[in-house]
Amino acid sequence: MSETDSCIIRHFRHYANLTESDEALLDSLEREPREVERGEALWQTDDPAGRFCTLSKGWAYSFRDMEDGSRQILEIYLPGDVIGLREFAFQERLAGVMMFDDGVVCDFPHRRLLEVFRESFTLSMIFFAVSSQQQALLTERLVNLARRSARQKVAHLIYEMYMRLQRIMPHATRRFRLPLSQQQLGDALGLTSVHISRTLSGFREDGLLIRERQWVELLDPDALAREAEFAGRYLRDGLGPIAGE
Amino acid sequence: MSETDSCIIRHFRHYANLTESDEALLDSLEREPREVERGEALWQTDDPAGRFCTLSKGWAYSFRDMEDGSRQILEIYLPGDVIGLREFAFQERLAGVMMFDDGVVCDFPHRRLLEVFRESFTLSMIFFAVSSQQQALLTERLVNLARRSARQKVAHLIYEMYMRLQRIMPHATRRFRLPLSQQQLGDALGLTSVHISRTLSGFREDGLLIRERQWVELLDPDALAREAEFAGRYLRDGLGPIAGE
DNA sequence: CGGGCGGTTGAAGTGCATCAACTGATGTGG
DNA sequence: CCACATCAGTTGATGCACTTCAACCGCCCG
Repeated sequence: MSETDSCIIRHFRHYANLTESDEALLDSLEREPREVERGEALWQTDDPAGRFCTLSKGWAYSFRDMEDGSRQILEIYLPGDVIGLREFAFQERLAGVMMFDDGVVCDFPHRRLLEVFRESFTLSMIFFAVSSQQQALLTERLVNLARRSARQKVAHLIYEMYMRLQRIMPHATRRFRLPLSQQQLGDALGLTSVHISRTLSGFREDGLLIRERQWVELLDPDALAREAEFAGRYLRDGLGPIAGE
Repeated sequence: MSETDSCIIRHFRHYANLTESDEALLDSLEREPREVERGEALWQTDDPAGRFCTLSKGWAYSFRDMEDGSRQILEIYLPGDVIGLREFAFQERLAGVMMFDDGVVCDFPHRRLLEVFRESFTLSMIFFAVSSQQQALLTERLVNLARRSARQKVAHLIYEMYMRLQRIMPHATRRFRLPLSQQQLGDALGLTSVHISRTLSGFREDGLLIRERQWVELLDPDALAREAEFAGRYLRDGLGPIAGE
């Protein structure tokens, strides 16, 4: 049934072999797909938190609005990602979630995850691993924000998206869609949109990449990775030996 | 047996009621305590990752060393915290871990966690919740680093430690030990130790707090929280209704 | 055709870094 | 018990990466 596989099943197969019943269980989490459009909020900070969400199609992001009116983008979600894991231990949302563009999501209540825990040991582990991996992504973003120059920040974000797209798309190319405005890039990196503009112009002049509308073309991916001090291990590893159990 | 309870049991009771067998299972994770001293590394980046670690005594931190020789401190661990959850999905360490001061840790291999998953549904949930909560802490740190001024960063870190200490110590006071040098505070906040010094002097002049050796005294905790735009929900919530299942 | 949003470009300001000299505690060996 | 070395912290002068403010442009959409 490989043509009809949902994103999340393909994603989870990175970690371990799934039995048929595992796949059926996962499939049942995506029973009620819902179309959402660009700019739509899946939820806001402080909303009651009782469900997760899998992203089947489109790009999304979690964010926090600051007192001064600025916005910090925390995470960028791609198809196959599970949204809302962070709030499993909380009654209310710690951050809002919005769509970068049109897409499809599937909600399921926390309770369903507990059923999964009860019924499948493999899936329990995988969910735990996915949570770990999101933590690793956050960690990398933290290093990026705390320690790098604007050029490095932008280079790192773009290269990370390039790598993540390669994971989920069989034939990703050096030219890909990146549906973030310069304002949103700034919100993700703690920079102003003005400075994003200047930085991207710099990259173009240096022959590193070309940004046009919602598209990016990497002219020299390796140089970009070097510029960003990109160490991609946090994206690569799977469960490894444990998966055999 | 409340006097002999280990840190981790007390910590986990925040989330749900533990049965005797749950407690015995947890206790078995702390069977081999090991003394570690100030500055000792529990592991380094790229070491093979096959075990977790509970911190029974002392303060620890995870960090990443950058190419330019600077160091970013990612997380600060207090007694009762579980270290290394992030690398459950990885073969190698993504960050080093070091002790701020002398302490005691207990190692256990990933395999033991899987046994816990198999044997206790409650503990599975709690470990998942702990992982979520660490993610929430990381998120808050990210916002802090990306969006706030040096004054706010320092204020936020100190106030967060104040809150976390209150959680784990019955009688925490406004004056508490904070075993980080100004260099290390800088490493955690992406600032130079020089600027940390100036910022702390500023707080002293403003009557907010006094820093002396390894100690901090909060003269006006509320003002400090306001200065930091501290919103502490990410520390407070437990599992809530789910715990009843 | 007009209005608005996303992006570009320039000039001026600033928060923090950098460099460097100095102080005061702590520890060590003669 | 003092001379000396070391390390954490303080303070001042200078520099710069990024911000802020503002004007302007081009594209898309009603």
